Amino acid sequence: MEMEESPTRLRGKPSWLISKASARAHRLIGEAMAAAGGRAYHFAILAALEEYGPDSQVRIGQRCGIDQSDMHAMLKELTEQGHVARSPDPNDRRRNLITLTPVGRQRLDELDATLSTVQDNLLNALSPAERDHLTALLARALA
Amino acid sequence: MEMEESPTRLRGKPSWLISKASARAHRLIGEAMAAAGGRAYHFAILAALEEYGPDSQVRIGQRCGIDQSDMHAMLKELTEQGHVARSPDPNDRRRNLITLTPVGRQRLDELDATLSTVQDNLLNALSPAERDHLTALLARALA
DNA sequence: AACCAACCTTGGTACGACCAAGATAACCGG
DNA sequence: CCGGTTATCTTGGTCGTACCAAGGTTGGTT
Repeated sequence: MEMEESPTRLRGKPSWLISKASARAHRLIGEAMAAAGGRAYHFAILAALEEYGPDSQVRIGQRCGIDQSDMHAMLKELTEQGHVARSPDPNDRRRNLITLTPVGRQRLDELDATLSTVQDNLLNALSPAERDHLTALLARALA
Repeated sequence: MEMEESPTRLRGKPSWLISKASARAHRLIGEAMAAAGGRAYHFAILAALEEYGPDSQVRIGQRCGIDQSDMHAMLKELTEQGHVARSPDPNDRRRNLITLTPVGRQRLDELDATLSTVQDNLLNALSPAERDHLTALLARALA
């Protein structure tokens, strides 16, 4: 991400900056997660399960902003890794009830720690207060 | 981008917010650009040419953070549209000298206007001052 | 019972980011 | 001036994210 002398018109467009920041974050996360054998989506799903309890695939997807199709693939990986269990919902046999396993609960903290160091890496040019401010602004923009 | 009740752990990770903001921006830009028959990369390349003058492919790519391979494809599109001209550099026959055509100069303003309205759409929850702040923070983080 | 809606599954598309190898041309040390 | 190294462009791929559409099953509604 050199961009020593990027065009002024570009630097003025928030969407461009966001896109480039996202690409950089994606790269860092990809490396960190590859080392841990996971993905960013795994963390999101595990976090949703921990906070809201067992749920159906679509609802987890809605909470995390993940498409149904992609949820399916992610859950396949997570079940294979034993971090999540898929069982038919007795109350509604259309649904798969996704539950967090004890190992998955542990995995969540592991991925959280990994991602936290990535944040430091990504935002090392900003002070803690500035990072909070950035986070707040982005959260408001997405709300 | 519902995410009514996204997990707290997720909302606290700047990289997640950046990624989601980028996805949303990508979507809006995709729609706007499809209507205009262009891409975000086109704007970046044209902007670089306007600001720094004719140059080789790789240097433009470095300025914009675009890979060589992708530059090749984008320039193919831009030449076909007549917004850019590719000619061998007489001083260095390895290079293609990329120059902005008059039509391309016009196209740049057109795409700039399109992208500006996308910014408004993307950040309509933020005040102008907040948008500037966000832009500044992102620029610093990427520098 | 019939129709519609919700959920999961499957399989596809598009695009951005990236990587590797080959061809050609320039440069530079000997 | 020759040979090796570097730079540029081209080509052709991979990977991951974000989508979209269709089909099958189950649940709910009328």
